[in-house]
Amino acid sequence: MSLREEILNVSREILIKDGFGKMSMRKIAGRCDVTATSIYLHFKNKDDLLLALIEESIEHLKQALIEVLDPSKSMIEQLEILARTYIEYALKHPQEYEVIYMVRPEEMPKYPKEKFRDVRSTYELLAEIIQTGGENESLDVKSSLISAYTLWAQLHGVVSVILNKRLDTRIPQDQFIEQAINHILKGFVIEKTPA
Amino acid sequence: MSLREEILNVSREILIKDGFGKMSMRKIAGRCDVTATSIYLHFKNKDDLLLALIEESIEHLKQALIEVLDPSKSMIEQLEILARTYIEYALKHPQEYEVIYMVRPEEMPKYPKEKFRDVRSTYELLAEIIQTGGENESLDVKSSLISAYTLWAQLHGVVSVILNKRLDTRIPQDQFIEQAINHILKGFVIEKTPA
DNA sequence: TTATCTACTTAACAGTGTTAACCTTGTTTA
DNA sequence: TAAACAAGGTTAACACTGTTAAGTAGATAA
Repeated sequence: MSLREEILNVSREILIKDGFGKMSMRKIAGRCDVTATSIYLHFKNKDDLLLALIEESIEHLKQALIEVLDPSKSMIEQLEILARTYIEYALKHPQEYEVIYMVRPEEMPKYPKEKFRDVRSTYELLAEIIQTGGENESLDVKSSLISAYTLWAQLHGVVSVILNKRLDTRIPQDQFIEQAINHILKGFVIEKTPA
Repeated sequence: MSLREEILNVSREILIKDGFGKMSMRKIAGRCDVTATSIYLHFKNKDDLLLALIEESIEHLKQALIEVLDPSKSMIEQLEILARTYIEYALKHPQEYEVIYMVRPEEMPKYPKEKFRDVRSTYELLAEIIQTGGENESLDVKSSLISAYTLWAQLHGVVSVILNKRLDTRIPQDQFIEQAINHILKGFVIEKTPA
């Protein structure tokens, strides 16, 4: 295994276990039996390393979603499955999920924006599904791309509230998730008989 | 003005202008013409100072929402206004908004959880409105508290995607917001004629 | 053999949060 | 009046942080 890979593995491990704050260059290097400066031979700086981790995390999430796709099902069913999978993945790998939203482009000015564009390819996956649904079934889809982002945003919101421990202790988490999914999906269904 | 207030003002200014990363104890102290250690006479540590800022930010957001309440309007109208106000506030004061979600309780173990409970009082404001709506009008409200959190989560998701610059450049921001609000509100309305 | 390239190291810079110990000042108490 | 005390600040230091410039050992190529 190359040192580059080892750095990625070790830093991911630290990041997931102890969070970003504890992920220091010297600590990573130490666990690779190497000096901190060696990391700079493989990554431009800490942001660069972080970005590599972000890309990996997004890829993992994307894979989790792709695995669950089933074109034989109706679009609304697929959306529900996607929603559940998204939330489930995020709650199962909270630290890894949060990496995705950890950094904003403007805070990494050194970084080419195209890197962040890759990140968006996952949205387009969603967009395709929604678009197809809009054509074939009764989904309320003005612009599939916007709808994809809307869905994504709402899912992220739900996850975010839970992960940030902002949920009231009186509310059972499962019930919250159920109701949220219910609400979110409802937004996509066309009312059969508009008043 | 007491030093404590001055510290709060200065650090908020730095936080809003340069972000959390640039907000260092020595920098804050310097602008107050004081040594860094003096801050520790008024705040337990940096987290404590941050928490004070979080509380202020939440209070601001809460005030913005309260100002816009209008019981003479229908509940669904009120929800729409609240949604718009929430998003508008967040986009107008992005740094301040993000402070609210910056820290998780578990990352501030020194901190009493009751502090974070205060934070939640704003949710309850929303919950009340939704509950009243559920009783009087056709709002789909199983549990008003859960509905409040669901609404909150979805709004935060929308804001989060925009602030994190994750929105596709092909999507006009206004259009995204409109569609998102549309989707979110739809989740609360009871279908008149269920199939 | 000499030169070059690769992968690493050492040493250092400038910055961070935080603490212990000290000093001044004004107020309270004997 | 003298002594004790507390409030609000200071200096110096510790143990970290990301990052860079310069140096070094070892393999490879001319």
